[in-house]
Amino acid sequence: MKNEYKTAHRQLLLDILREAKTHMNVKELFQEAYKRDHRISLATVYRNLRLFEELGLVDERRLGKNHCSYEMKTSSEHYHMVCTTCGQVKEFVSPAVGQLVDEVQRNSGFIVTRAVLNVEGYCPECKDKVKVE
Amino acid sequence: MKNEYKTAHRQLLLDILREAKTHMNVKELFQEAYKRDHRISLATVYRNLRLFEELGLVDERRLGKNHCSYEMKTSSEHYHMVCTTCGQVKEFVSPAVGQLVDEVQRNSGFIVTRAVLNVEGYCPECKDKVKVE
DNA sequence: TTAAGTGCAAAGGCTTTGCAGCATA
DNA sequence: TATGCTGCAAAGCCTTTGCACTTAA
Repeated sequence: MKNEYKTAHRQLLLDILREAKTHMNVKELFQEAYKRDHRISLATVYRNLRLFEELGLVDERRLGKNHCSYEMKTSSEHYHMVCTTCGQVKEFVSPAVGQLVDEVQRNSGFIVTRAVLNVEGYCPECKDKVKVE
Repeated sequence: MKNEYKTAHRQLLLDILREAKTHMNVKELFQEAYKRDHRISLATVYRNLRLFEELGLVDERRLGKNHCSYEMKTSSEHYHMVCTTCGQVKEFVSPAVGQLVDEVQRNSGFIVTRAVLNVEGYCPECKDKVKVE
C-alpha cells in the first residue's frame, strides 16, 4: 500500500477526525463515516487509520484499560487526563514534562522520541459524587 | 468468583510474577507456569490475572502499541521507558512526576489517583545501531 | 490503462465463558 | 459437604487479509 491516491473515503475520515473535538475510537469513527456515506466499510477505516498513523497524521492513544482512540496530530504536545468514573478525557499541556524528559534522557542514556503521560483520577464532576475530599 | 481459596495455581502465578525481574505478558507468564506445572491452562492464567488486578495485587501496563504486560504492584512509584527498536523496558523513578501531578491537580480540578508515564525512544544499545546523535 | 483502493467475507489473535469434573476449607 | 476453581473447547471481539471489482490519475 502506498498512499498515492486522494480518495473520497480518506478525505471523509480525515475530515471527521479533524472535526472531532474529542478522541474517537474505531467504532465511533466508522459509525460517523457510515452516517455520511453508506458505502464505506469497516475494513477501510482500519486500513486508513493504519496508513494515517504511518504517515504521522494521527496518533493512537491507549488511555487506560478500555480506551483506545485516535486523534489528529497537532503541533502542540499535550497529555491526557482520564476520569476513571465517567470516562471523560481532557487534554492538558505542561512545560514540566519537557524538563522531566531531559532529565530522564541524561540519566538513562535513552534517546527519547515521545513521552506519553496519562493521568487518571476523578474529574471535578465525579469527585463530588464519590465524596472524595 | 470470590477469591476464597489459596490454590496451587494462584500461588504459582504470584510466585512467577514476584520473581520476574521484568514485566511479563500473558503468554510469557503462561509458558513459565506451564513449564513448572503442566496441568495449568491458559484460561486459568487469564482468570487469575483479572482477579489479581481486582485485588490490587498486580498492575496491567500498556506500553506502546504491542506491549501489554503485568507486574506485581510495588510500594514505589515508577515509570517506564520502552525502546521502540528492541522492545526493552526499563523502569525509572523521578520525583519530578509528583510535582507535575500536583500542578495538574491544582490547575484542572481533577483528583489524580494515578499517573502513567511511558517514555519511548531508543535505548543506549539501539541508538548506536540507528545512528542517532 | 494500470497501480492502488475498496467491500465483502473469511481468517487470525487474543480473551472470555459454559459446563462438567475437581479441589479447598 | 458445599462452594469455588479449573481444564477444555467453544464462543466472542476486534483487527487483518485475500480476492475480485472499482477508482484515481
